[in-house]
Amino acid sequence: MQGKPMNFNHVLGFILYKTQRKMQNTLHQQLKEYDITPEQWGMLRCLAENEGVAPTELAEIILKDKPNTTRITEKLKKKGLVTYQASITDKRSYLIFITEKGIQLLEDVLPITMNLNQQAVMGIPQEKIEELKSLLSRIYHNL
Amino acid sequence: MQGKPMNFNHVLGFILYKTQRKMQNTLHQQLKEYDITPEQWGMLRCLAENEGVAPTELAEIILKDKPNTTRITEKLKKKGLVTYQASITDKRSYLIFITEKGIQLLEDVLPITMNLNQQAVMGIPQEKIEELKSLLSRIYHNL
DNA sequence: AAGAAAAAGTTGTCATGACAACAATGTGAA
DNA sequence: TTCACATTGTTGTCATGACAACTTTTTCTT
Repeated sequence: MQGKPMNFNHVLGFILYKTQRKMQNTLHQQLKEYDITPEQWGMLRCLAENEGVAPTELAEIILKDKPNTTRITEKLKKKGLVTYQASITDKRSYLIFITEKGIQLLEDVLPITMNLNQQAVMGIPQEKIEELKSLLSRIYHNL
Repeated sequence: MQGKPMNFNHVLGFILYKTQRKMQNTLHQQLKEYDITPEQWGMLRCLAENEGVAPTELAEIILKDKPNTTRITEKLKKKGLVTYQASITDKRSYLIFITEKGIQLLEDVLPITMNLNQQAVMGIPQEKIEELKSLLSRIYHNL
């Protein structure tokens, strides 16, 4: 027995897709004036929370692959938001640090990201939001 | 008053991002043997539900912009999964139809997509899934 | 009817994601 | 110690997404 496929608009994957993209796109537009993309901002946030990580470690934290991690941190370095420091224990590697300028940018941008989050969950009770996060994480781990 | 930013792992946007990507990536791998990407598959599904739509209309349905819609349908056309038909009323436009081959592909792939969905929501009661979809849609419309 | 404005599709650019392949370096087993 | 193997980071390719600019055609205004 093979169930009839439901209308594509009601497929979980599509709802997930469109919501994620809308959220990222909204952030993208609001971050434009700071010359930073949502991905770069996320990377920077991770680097604020994890000082002096190596690319591989950073990639695991932010769930991007290594090539993309390298490319994004490279852009951050060009913008002076992070600096590299050679690793003492491994000649192949290096450590990435957020700079003062990077920290300042995160502070400047904080209201935007907080407002976006508030707007996104407007009218949804806190416990529903927690449940939403929990369900999404459950799906993540199911796969 | 400015709240302290929570750990990035607990930011809704990041949870949404990583779950969406995981789901799409899983589908991506399982569709490989059919030489089709998740986006192309989604497009094809839309075309199965909406016969003879123009690119602009299709773009609105699938929530992609027009350039991307054009490029993806172009790939589908090259693979013989859709055909174009000149529009009678508008010389600028054309209509897109799914072919027999396209319909067959969707049928072949149906078990994969259904299994993926089942696996994703494993252990989550149906009403929670509906609530999840509803909350995601709510966020979408909030933005 | 004529010109301006809007709409449809296309092309080009940059950023990201998935992925394969590669060079340089480290590690571990014999 | 030495050599196979693993690890680290990089480069290249293709698909997608956001976006701007452009051509052709249609529509609207006057």
